Amino acid sequence: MVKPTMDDVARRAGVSRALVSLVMHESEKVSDRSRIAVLEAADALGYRPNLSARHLASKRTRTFGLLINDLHNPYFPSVADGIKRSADSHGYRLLLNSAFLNERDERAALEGFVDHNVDGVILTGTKVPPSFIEQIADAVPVVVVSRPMRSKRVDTINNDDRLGARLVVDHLVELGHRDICHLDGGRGAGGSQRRAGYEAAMRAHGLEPHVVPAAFTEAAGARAAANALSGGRRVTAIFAGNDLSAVGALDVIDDAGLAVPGDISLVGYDNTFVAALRHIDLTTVDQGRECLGELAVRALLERIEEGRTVATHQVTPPTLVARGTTAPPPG
Amino acid sequence: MVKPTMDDVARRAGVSRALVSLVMHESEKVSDRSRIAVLEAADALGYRPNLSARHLASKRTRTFGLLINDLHNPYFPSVADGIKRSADSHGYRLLLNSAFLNERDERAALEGFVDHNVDGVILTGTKVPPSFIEQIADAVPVVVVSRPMRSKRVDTINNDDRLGARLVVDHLVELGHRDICHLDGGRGAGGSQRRAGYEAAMRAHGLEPHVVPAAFTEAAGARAAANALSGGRRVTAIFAGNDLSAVGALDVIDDAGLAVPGDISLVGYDNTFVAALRHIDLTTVDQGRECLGELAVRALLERIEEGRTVATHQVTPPTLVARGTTAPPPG
DNA sequence: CTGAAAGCGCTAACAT
DNA sequence: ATGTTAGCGCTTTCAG
Repeated sequence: MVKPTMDDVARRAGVSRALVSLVMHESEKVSDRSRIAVLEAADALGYRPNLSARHLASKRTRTFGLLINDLHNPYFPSVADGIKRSADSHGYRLLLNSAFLNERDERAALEGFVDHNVDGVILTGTKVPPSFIEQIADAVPVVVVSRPMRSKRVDTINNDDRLGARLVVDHLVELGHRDICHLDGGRGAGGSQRRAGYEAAMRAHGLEPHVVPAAFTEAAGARAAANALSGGRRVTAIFAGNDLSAVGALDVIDDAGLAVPGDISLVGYDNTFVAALRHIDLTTVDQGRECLGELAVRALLERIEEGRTVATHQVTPPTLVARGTTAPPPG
Repeated sequence: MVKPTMDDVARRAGVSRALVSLVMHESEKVSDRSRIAVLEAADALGYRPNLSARHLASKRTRTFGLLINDLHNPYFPSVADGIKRSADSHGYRLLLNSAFLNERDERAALEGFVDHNVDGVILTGTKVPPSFIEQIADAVPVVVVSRPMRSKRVDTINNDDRLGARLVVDHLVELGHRDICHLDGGRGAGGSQRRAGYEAAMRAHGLEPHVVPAAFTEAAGARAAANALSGGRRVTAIFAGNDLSAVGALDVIDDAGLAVPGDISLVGYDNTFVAALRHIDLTTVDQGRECLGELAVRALLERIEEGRTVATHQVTPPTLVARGTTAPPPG
């Protein structure tokens, strides 16, 4: 079961190795006769080009490294989906890697991408420090999705998280809420922007911001909601940093015997499938995530194939998705 | 910013290339003096071994290909988690790939693994035909997780889905249900086993099986539940093939104005985080998924490092997790 | 313990 | 249109 090489194919087809290479790359300048001979030989032998050899010889891999921070957050698979579709359509394959929330693994994964000589790297929702990302960007084009960072070397694609947060606050204020608490996202993707947007919007309405530290997981949302409810300060609405922390909060609100939205309104962010479940029916913000992937791939291609060197920072507009967890405050 | 090669390091350290190679592999037979010189030179230059070159020269990649069918189903990230942890601890890296439910992409991904010369392949919840999997297994050790298949060449690690299904039926019968309908999983991971287990258990209780075709997604669960409810046949309990289809069913039951579990009991499978949400609180079956990953990696290692050649088929025991969606039937 | 040398399988000029 | 010929960066005998 030793794998046939290009030489085997060439010999069998009665041509040179270079010609086989041309055929494998669908070059135009090969006679039909040779092409067919090569294709038949390759087929008969079950030949498949060895990628390591190809990459070594060509310096191009037509591969993007995609690093996803947290596969458990349904938001990320969605953007990965868009990225994959887009990469596919441009003839690039993906090296997917997930760090499962661990920063050390993230660094290792990124270095692995470089070692593999990928042509580009897409980071989504990762926590490695910007300085490290820029270091990677010295070796290969990098685009960071869902994490704002101003950099001269790294491209970014982001939802306008500040605006999204403002939409949420406006929505709640319009319903009559004044005591709106925010469970923030810590260092999670877009967390600080959402927080800033929340604070600005609250002040714009003449309201005092009320931020409870959290993170983009269910468990963190639950803890933070518990803190918020027991904090002595009145709360009629909770704006969680993402859907996952919102459902965590939901559990705690349930346990406290409070009704949603009767006693308390709740909003998430990301519009994941969890928010859409009728049983949850969570008001949330949609990032238009499918398009993020398309933009990310395009950014990489511009650097690779068109030689762009100045960083681009793109922002997409969020939309509020009002569902059943928001209503006017009690009383 | 051209990457330094082993030659650069060797020159700078004043040694030969072979010695650098030895140092990079932490070989014992290098003098401390040389080792330090090499390490310092490598560090100063920012040297990182080129993986393509290494793989090409060595025929081993210390890499496993992991193919996940559907990243949107929260069950899979969990098993991926276990696999990653386990691979890490054995010094293997992972090439993760997801097909997002598409069979053509699955085949391409598997072929990509082979082209990359991975040392082993782990499939979870995939739909490619067994014959294709066996073909891949000719080139590299393969272990299939969460999909039973009897094969002489391919290892499998499975939860005992038949038993899991029986636990569900027993639980419902014990509560007094007799009209238990099953939304099956089609070709999804473990689908046919769960269905078979359901049918056998029903018959064992002297009950007539009632299977509605579905798949392991929310949308399919919703459609199937709608069919089940409008089918003319009495239904007091629904056993969905997995948690995702169960929440899809839940939406439909809600919409029909029926109460869970008052009017109808509902059970899922997989014990994903969605089932655990207090708002959902779904009775389900836990597969002990973390341990599946460990077993999968071990199976691969046995073939790679210990030369095992006969297939192993391991089965882990499921446990019922009774929550709030099951209760005695109405009346 | 260290160095020399022969590839691994493929690509990409350069010839013809 | 097709063949020749250098490498790509590393591993791995094999000598010394």
